[in-house]
Amino acid sequence: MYLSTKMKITATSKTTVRSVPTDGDQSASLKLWVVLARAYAAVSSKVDSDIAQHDLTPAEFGILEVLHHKGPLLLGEMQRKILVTSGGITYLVDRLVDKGLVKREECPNDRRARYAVLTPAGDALIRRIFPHHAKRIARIVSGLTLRDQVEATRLLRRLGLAAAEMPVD
Amino acid sequence: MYLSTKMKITATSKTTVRSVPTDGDQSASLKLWVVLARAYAAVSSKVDSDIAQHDLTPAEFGILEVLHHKGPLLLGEMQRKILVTSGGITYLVDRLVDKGLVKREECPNDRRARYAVLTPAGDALIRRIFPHHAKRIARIVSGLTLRDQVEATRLLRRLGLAAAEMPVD
DNA sequence: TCGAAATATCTCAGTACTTGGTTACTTATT
DNA sequence: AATAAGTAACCAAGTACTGAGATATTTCGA
Repeated sequence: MYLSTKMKITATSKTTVRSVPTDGDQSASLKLWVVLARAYAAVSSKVDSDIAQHDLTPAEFGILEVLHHKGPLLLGEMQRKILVTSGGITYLVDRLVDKGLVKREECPNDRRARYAVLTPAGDALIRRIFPHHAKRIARIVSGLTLRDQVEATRLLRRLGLAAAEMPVD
Repeated sequence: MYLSTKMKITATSKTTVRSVPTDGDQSASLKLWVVLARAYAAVSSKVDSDIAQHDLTPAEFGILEVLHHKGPLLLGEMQRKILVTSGGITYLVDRLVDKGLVKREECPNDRRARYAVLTPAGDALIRRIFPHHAKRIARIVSGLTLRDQVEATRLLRRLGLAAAEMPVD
């Protein structure tokens, strides 16, 4: 039972267990963490390979998507949504500006801040990509019935919210 | 509904939906992908910050862990389990060798291959860290009852296996 | 058994970030 | 009103990888 962040999915994982028996509750939580990491790795590798075909990183795609759904956003707002550092958002937006997909605009209320705005090219790109992207995701998660997708969503939402607020640090 | 790989968890995500209505099934699968990514990000950020306190990256920890559970392994076997490239596994093992936690050994059957083996220091480290690590994971996922953890594990396992084998590419 | 294809690891340049610190501006305190 | 504290974005340096080969060895087919 390995818990690395990214794990190969193998249907048959014949384990020559060597040691470290863990008690009951812990083994349930460890298993959950392992399958969560594996499921995420499996799904995201497919999703990312799709995104990569349009010459976008997952984070770049995330920015286009959030701008598409929310309209112009301050860099700091995007940073919080995309979960990168402040240096990271500068770098990401720079790259998208270089590609001509996004532009920066001043914020009238706060002269420190900048908005990121989709250019027409950026808007056209995300509009073109998104439907295909959504279909592909539907395909990737189709191993679960609709009912089970809804159930999994419910459980994962609760897990994510609780984990985010858990004061372990 | 943003689908970037890493997403901030916010309890209240009041969406000023601007556009792009998606049909029924797609919205279920998109939601699933979003909460999967968010749950993974929330859990892994807590887990990783723990690992970082021992001066290990998640991938380094994964190697120590798999060696601890399985004993000596060929680099290629580890590569498949940890899901890094061949260059990546070389780099990772190099770093662990530099830290004195792992050593390379020749493979008698195949002179191209190398085993990675825990040194006594590496073995001591993972034995010392692992129990605390397991307890922390139990805490992080404790937002779900034991019953729900088992249910989530079942669904995620099915999702991961199906996604891994889905021929989208 | 010979050569071609496959496999295991390594090398090296490049990339997508993070970390830590700086500057410019804004808000809060007195 | 002046100063301290906080915040937004940016910058430079560092890191943990990836990707595309290169090399050494093994395996497979004719």
